[in-house]
Amino acid sequence: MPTIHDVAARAEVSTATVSRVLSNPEKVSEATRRRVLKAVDQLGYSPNAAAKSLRTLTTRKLLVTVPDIANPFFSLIIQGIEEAALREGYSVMLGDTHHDAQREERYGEMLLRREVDGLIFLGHSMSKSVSATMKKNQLAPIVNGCEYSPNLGVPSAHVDNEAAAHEAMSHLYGLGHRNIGVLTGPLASPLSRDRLRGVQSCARENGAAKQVMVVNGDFSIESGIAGAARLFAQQVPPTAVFCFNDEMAIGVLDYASRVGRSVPESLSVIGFDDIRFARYMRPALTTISQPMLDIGRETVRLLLGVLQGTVTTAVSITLPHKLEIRSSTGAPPRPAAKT
Amino acid sequence: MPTIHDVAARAEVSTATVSRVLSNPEKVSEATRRRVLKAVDQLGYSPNAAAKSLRTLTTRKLLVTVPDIANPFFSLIIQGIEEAALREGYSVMLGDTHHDAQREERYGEMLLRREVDGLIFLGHSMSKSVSATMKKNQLAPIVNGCEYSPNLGVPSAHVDNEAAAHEAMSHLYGLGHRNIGVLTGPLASPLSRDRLRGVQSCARENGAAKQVMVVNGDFSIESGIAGAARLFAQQVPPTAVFCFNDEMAIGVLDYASRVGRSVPESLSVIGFDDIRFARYMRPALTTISQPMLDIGRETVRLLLGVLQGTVTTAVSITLPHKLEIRSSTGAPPRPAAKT
DNA sequence: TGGGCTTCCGGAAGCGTTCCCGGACCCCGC
DNA sequence: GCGGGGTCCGGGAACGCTTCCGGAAGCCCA
Repeated sequence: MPTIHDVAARAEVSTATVSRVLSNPEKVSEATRRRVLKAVDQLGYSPNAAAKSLRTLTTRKLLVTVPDIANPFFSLIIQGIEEAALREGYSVMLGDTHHDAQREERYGEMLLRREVDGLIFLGHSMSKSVSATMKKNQLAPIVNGCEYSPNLGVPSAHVDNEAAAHEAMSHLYGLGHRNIGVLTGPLASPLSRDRLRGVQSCARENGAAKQVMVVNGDFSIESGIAGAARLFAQQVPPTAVFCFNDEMAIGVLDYASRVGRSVPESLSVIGFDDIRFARYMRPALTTISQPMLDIGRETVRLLLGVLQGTVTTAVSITLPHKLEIRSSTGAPPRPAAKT
Repeated sequence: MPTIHDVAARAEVSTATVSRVLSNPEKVSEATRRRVLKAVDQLGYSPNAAAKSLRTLTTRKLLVTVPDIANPFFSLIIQGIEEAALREGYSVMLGDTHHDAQREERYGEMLLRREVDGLIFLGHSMSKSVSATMKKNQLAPIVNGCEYSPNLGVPSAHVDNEAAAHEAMSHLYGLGHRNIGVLTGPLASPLSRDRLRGVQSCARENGAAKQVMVVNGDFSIESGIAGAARLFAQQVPPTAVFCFNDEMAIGVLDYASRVGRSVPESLSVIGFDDIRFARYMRPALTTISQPMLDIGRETVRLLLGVLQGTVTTAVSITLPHKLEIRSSTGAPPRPAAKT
């Protein structure tokens, strides 16, 4: 593997010149530049990243941690991140935390070791120790995607979860539903709490605060199935259920079809995220769509901003969501049982 | 950010000793070790990755390139890779190539720059120049997942695509179908060609070689829809279609429901991969399941093998697949039109 | 012709590690 | 008491690059 010295020798220049040709071509004369480039080419030289990084204290790598990379919601965000990062000359490292604190720590450490220039974490949890160490005096190169938690003190890009949840519920009430089941994500996450707030305010406005039944899920299809089972076991089962993500909604759909409740005739289901498969469910899933690619792009814009010093406070970017009405929601089977 | 010198100073030892404590603790006395560890702790020191990498010529990073990270098939493989890599102390970098040669080149270069120790590429395409440069004399630290292409000369982990496709077709013929449509992936990939070979051999064995209608897709849902449209426009439309992945099958399902062909009564559909959503389609998708996590794990095992010199030839690991019969396949509507 | 400015290039330090080599010290047995 | 062996530790070079600084050369204009 050739080094810069080999190139310098072959081109009969100093290593300084080779370095210049490669990173500040305009500072070297046409003739030498050509000579150097030719040598680079002949030797198949490419600069050693570690040496460069050691010298410049920069890696041009971004770390993205995510609770579950197999979730299509996250993988689309990652795609947006990757695309935006590449465009700016950064490459991305990926960490799947499974919501495991130890893994979060481990990935967080990569920032301290300077293995990466910055960190984007999707979901709510991040390594405590790392953020503590980092933000000694100023904003650490850490941003969040999807959630908004002002007390974390990191910039983030996300939709207005409270408003979106309000909208989803409003759709259901508008259709005539009174007894609505809600399948949340883990309540540890601000995202779930924000959405729950939207749910409750909407319920109050519709004078139906008592009739919402809240069940906790964990965003998996399986927990959607389990949640549906719990909801349907109530003495007054809901005529509609609002799930905090599409996968749980898929679980509910599955459960409903297995127990013979047709959707939307006897049960309405609404999801959240609008993953790619939502519209291909039968019935097609009504859901709140999030601009995943944009969330991804926006997080890298923020991160590069703090890296360059143009972002100096924990700004929070709100991206637009949209209620996507498809076929899984409709009027309740008959006038609601109670007022 | 403290360096090894700071630690050495505080612990009143040399940097050599600090280094030893951190990587060969047994070579240093109990007392000093404790002193050093205490200093490390107090300073919050963590070794600079670039410096270490420069010195040791190793990064403990693996690069994974994938044609489309938003595809659940790939994201599960990636999850397997990430898990296995982490267990061995490696972290993973991710590159989404979109099948774009330029991007492939760019990611491939990371190997040359020694930004990563090895490369796992999913799908069929890899940077030519890179592989050329690398394998001067011995096996390059490059392995493949999903495909098997002996002429590439890299180790790989995959299912027996030919046999699996044969099995899928066999299932359809067994059900009584004669006119079968096949929706392939890009024929540039050996994977598609392997499966096509399985399709054709099975068709011949059933004396129906002439009745298979092959249409090319690109593994997207949209191309599944388009492919279905072409298939149904034939003068003798197929009574069953075999798609080379589940997403295209989902597209076919969608098209069928829109044109009022019920599945499986009037059309059978079979997919490939068994992505997580396949079983939640309505009707639930019959498909060939692949062990995605294992494919991922196996590729890192192979890669670490060549890194350690225990894998010295382009071995090819075949993992088991399984025909998953669900509700999207059934007998054809009536005795086939022609023999 | 000569002085100052610009352009282009080379020398060399330094980034933070690892690890080879050798020195100091201790212990033990003769 | 002394040599041999073992254990611990420190000095310092090396990894491959970037960049500061200064020198050489060329140019222009007075």
